[in-house]
Amino acid sequence: MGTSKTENFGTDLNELAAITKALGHPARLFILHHLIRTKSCVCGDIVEVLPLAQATVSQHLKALKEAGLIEGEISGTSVCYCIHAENWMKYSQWVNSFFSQFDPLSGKCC
Amino acid sequence: MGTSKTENFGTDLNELAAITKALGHPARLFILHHLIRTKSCVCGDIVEVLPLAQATVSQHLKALKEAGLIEGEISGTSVCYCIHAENWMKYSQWVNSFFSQFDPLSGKCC
DNA sequence: TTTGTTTATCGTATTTATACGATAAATTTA
DNA sequence: TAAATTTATCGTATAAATACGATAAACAAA
Repeated sequence: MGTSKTENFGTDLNELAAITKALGHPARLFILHHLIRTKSCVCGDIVEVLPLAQATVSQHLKALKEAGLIEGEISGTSVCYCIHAENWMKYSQWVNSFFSQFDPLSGKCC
Repeated sequence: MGTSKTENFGTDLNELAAITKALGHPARLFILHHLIRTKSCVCGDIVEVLPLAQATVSQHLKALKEAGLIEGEISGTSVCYCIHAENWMKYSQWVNSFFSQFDPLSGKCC
């Protein structure tokens, strides 16, 4: 991509965009959904469930981790990834607030 | 980017990812916020408010339109962009449902 | 120690995204 | 009709994202 001029839109929108960007790929949504729905949070288990190479899954996990959506805990040779509960609720609120700004009853603008 | 294997994750996650992807850029969030907060929905007004070239803004508007987040109505030589009310509420629900799948009281998985 | 297991990272090829200037297309105005 | 206005699109340069194989790193097990 080109240089996204992220410095010009305010901190709030930049942070929100970082979250929605991390959510903007089906594989990452699938991983999150998997972590929530099942108890298999070990990296290897996730790799088995996805039609992607281990390296690719690891990259997606890294992206989710950097966005604060998940956290990883090392357990021997394996790593257990979980939803970052605190951030999850915070982000949920942020996204919900963004959508809620719009009032559907306000009528069309033009 | 590489070929995102979007064919393997189910229709729902693909559709949701398309929406969050469109929301994954601060300029586009800014545009949406602007459309909601002000009454200036004309393309030219948006260009003036953003630190981006007209062509770039037009591209972002196209992305938002293709995602179904906004709709454009031609009015003379100018175009008025508005939030797509129906889709907006639907998408809001989708995103909210996705976040709500996680129960913060369920405890850590490991 | 040696071997095996698991995950992260490196290197890299490819595709997409972002951005801009220039220009086309459509409508308004003079 | 001619000129001005507004927006979309084209062409293009650059950067980031996606994906993979190969390999390193860390730990467990033999």
